Amino acid sequence: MNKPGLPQGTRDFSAVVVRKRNHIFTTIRSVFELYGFQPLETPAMENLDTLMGKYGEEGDKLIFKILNNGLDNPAKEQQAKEAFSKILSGKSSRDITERALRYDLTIPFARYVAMNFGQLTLPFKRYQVQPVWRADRPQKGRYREFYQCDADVVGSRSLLNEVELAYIYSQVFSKLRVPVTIHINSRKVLAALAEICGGEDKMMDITIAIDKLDKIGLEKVKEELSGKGLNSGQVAVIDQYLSIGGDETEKMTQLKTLLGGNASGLQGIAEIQYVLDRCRSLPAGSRLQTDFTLARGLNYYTGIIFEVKANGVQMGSIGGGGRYDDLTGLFGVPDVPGVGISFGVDRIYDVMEELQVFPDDVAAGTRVLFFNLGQTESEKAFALMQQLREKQVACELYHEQAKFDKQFRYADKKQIPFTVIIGSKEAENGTCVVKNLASGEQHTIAQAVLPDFSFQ
RNA sequence: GAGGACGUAGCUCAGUUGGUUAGAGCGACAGUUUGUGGCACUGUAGGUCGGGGGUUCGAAACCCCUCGUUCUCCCCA
Repeated sequence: MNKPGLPQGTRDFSAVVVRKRNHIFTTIRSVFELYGFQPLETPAMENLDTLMGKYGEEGDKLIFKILNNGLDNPAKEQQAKEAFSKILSGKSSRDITERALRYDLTIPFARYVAMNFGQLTLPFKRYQVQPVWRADRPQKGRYREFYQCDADVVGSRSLLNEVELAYIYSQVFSKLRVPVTIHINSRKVLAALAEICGGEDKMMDITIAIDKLDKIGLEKVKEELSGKGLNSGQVAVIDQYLSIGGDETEKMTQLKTLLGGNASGLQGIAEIQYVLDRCRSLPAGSRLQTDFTLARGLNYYTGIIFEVKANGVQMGSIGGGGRYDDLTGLFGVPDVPGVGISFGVDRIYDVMEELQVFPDDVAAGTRVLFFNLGQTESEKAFALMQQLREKQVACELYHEQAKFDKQFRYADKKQIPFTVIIGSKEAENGTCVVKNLASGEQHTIAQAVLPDFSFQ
């Protein structure tokens, strides 16, 4: 017998972890609902065509493909062999694989919007909390199966959406008791910078280089830019751009000086200013600030971009998002703009562990353990237990008659805070003993009033 | 896709230049005379030393291959 194991990069979640994760999920969901977003769920698998070509060349390689069934059908042996040789030469073949696990939630959402465009009330606001799969090599904080929590608005160009999304971030993290800073920038500002420094076609290179700033440092970024063909004057402009500092007013002034001559730049600056002005009263614990070094790796963003970092914790971003144009164009429905955000649950979990901000009652399981002290005793206990369950109190009856020692230890191990003891004496005179395991206090009360006992 | 580190009991790990029957702590289970737990004491179970091959009189240890885990880079959440 081989030892059982898990596929690389996947995890089991035990009770305590599931409860803590659910606390994060339900908090996020409740805030999404509060802002008028509706839930959407899509299948774990999509047609391969839907996913291929949407995430760049690297992304295609990281999609988990599903082997077709029936490949062993003798009648189709020749076809299967030809298809497989196509696979060997690096192309995918519909005769071998025509479905794949979803890689993110955005493309399935775009597919859904395109398929149902006629029926949707615009602007369409949906949220989605589901696992996604990537055939990436796992490493610290990175898995092959992980959850994404996305909220998107499509069919609206209004910047009010950006403002609301910033408030959602703020409200969620306030509820989770995680102090955060929401960084914002605009792809239009970055586009303007690219136009000034070597043209639009350099935008990708510049974006990627800037995105690495906090990882590799200013000098390395400049080196990388020179390597991509920017001359020293152009690198100097980017150096100047990355050095913008001071309070928000000063930063915006410097940005205007640098990029104000560019139409795209002006627009980006105006949009950032709008969001800044309308996010003055974010819930306590979070702040919004411009960060012109923010770039975001994904290339479909076109307007405001966000990234959220926990204050005082050494950890990458715990959320990100931004505005995109024409997400559904790939699926035949052009001109549908949108803006969305995403929460990184696994990192949020780690941050909350580090800050120790999970509420104590998150781990609450069984509240009361009924001792099993014999046939007739346990029958009484069972009947009483059912009454408590009716009152929404989580109970268990010990599974067999056993010594006190054993039953107490079971309660200890499962961190059950109360026991109810009904032995022969109690069974006879209609009472029961309620014991608080933490304090050791115990009371004898009538069985009739047990259902009204508050196990606090 | 490239490169490092590590695989010994359920868990965390010892294990001397290669040398008897591979150990500890924690955990599990049982007991310390069946109505009050956490402690303590005693005992029991649990290992093809990741797998395969090689070197050797002798391998957990040395060599090769393989599988797995983990970390870094690329990319991302």
